[in-house]
Amino acid sequence: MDKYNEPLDTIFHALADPTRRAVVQCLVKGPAPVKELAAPYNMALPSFMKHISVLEQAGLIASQKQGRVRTCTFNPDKLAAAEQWFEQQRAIWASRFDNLDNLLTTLQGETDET
Amino acid sequence: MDKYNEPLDTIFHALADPTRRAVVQCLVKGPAPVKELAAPYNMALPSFMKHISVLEQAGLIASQKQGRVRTCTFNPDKLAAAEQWFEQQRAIWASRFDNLDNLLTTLQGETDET
DNA sequence: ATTATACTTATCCATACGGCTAACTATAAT
DNA sequence: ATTATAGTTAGCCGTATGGATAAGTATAAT
Repeated sequence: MDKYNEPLDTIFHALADPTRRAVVQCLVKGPAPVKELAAPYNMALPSFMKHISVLEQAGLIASQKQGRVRTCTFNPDKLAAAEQWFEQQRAIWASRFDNLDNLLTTLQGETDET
Repeated sequence: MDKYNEPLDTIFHALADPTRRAVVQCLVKGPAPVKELAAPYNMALPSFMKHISVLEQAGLIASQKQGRVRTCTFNPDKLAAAEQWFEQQRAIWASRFDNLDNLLTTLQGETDET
């Protein structure tokens, strides 16, 4: 059964790793070649390349080879897609008190809310 | 080596699964018992409970047992923490053109930007 | 007192993940 | 022409993940 069929699956999975988040955090500042991105990590290149592939397949970054150097660039679209999901949840959460029934039900369990 | 030491690791990993995202999406509307949350999924209860545990250990939800029923509630703090990471990246990405050097460097590769 | 409900605990299983090394390819650099 | 650089390809390995079943526990319902 095809896991990661939904885009959000791949995106969140890609971001669930500290190395990969750091790579994104580096690429939002501007494009960079793989070698440069890999430098800070005490990791074999093939291992690092897997992270790059995961990010690329998630659509969070793109890459192109020129000569023997592969340069990676950040792609803002997919990050925005993930952010949207958060906004959705926050919107629903914020609208909890829209009707009185919800309010009363909720207040039975909690007293400290923003 | 302790993976998932950083909160964001656990949070994003928790959200990388469609079932777990759906549970969150359900709980933002209000608290619900495990049985009710599990109903839509054709999944054995122990399997489903694992998802609940993952969400709870990530801090995205909380749960308490009353009688034989365990009721789950959404916790907005951790979701906000994750959202912050996105905002950070977006901020850095938006400030790419702050100095001319970056602008010129970047324009070499791209021509269509928002 | 018995039975049904709502989990819980304990295993088990196949696959995915994150790391590695070794060997290969292709492009600079000398 | 040789050598160094920057990836790439192909395996291997231990652990984690997402699912399952089977049996147990504690609480409500009858």
